[in-house]
Amino acid sequence: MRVLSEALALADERELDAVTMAALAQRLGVTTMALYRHVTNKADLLDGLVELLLAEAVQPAPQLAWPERLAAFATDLRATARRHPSVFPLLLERPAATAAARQARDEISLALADAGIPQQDTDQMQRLLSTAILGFALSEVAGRFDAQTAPQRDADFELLLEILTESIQSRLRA
Amino acid sequence: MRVLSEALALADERELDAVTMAALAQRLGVTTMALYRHVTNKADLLDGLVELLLAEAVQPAPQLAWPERLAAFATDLRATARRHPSVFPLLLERPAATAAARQARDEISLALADAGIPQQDTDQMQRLLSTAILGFALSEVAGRFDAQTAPQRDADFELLLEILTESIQSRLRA
DNA sequence: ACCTGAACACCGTTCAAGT
DNA sequence: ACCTGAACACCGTTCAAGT
Repeated sequence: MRVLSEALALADERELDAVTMAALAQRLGVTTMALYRHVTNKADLLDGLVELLLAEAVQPAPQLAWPERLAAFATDLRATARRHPSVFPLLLERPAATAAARQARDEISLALADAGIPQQDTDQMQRLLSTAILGFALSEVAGRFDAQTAPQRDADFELLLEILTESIQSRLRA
Repeated sequence: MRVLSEALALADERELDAVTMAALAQRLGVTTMALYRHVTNKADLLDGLVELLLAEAVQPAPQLAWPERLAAFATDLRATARRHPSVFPLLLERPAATAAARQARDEISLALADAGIPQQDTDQMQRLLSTAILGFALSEVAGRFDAQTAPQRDADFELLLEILTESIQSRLRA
């Protein structure tokens, strides 16, 4: 939907606070009130933005071994966060029960199943892994790691992946 | 400061959006404009709220073995999140360079040093651990785990601690 | 030192009316 | 079906003026 993609562009160019009904309408060359035909209210607009972000973040993954699949998922999510730093935080704050959110969970669960994690444990592990990855990506775009250099943040991300992979492997031996 | 503690109480009783300069002033029995004597603007007010939260979350820890010290830190942080669910998300979004933030980092670094992590690695590990714990606490209060029962979320939290502890131990053997 | 009145520019939202 | 004008209640903030 044009309204949503323009809202995302506006958020990227300025910041989330700049995404005002009036500013968005002006960008679309239309009056503020016209927006309420396409979106029921502002909360709905923000939900749409989150959905757009999720759809962009979760790529249909190719055939990969599970550690690479997990790394690809995390890398894609991190890249999306950096592309849309002002909208990304919304992702952690709005419980996503949408199709794209389910696809993200499935992607991790698939990696866990490939690794050989018992089916009764995959949901729990999936929640912990996705939370750790989301937390890292959010921290980075929110400026929590601004004291670190870019290469240092990359090294942190690599270590995160290493720890997550190890934690899966140790659950296989148990 | 009375202004900050009342703002926190207001956020707890209603929600963050309800913390408006007018509503806060009314609660203090004073006019809106009087607030600008105690706080330079609303952003400053929110920063003060974050600081208040951090101070509450980070308790001066007793003498504990490192796994218990780490667990105590995480448990305290999680409890603070649940006590102030609407303000807590701000903690991830405002890079905290304050005294309380430093104390939180030191608490984890101390546990890592006790565990025997080489000094050159503690900062990096500390960032990853605190990010995972913050991510969990934020997810929980933001409703990302609403599909899970309370006992299930508790079990998730225990597993998180277990994984983090394991990741420290595996770095000792390396 | 602390508080107030009046004023400003800007929010989101509704609703009847227009094409 | 889609857009607009006018209006509403509510934001944060400034500034001169009061005690």
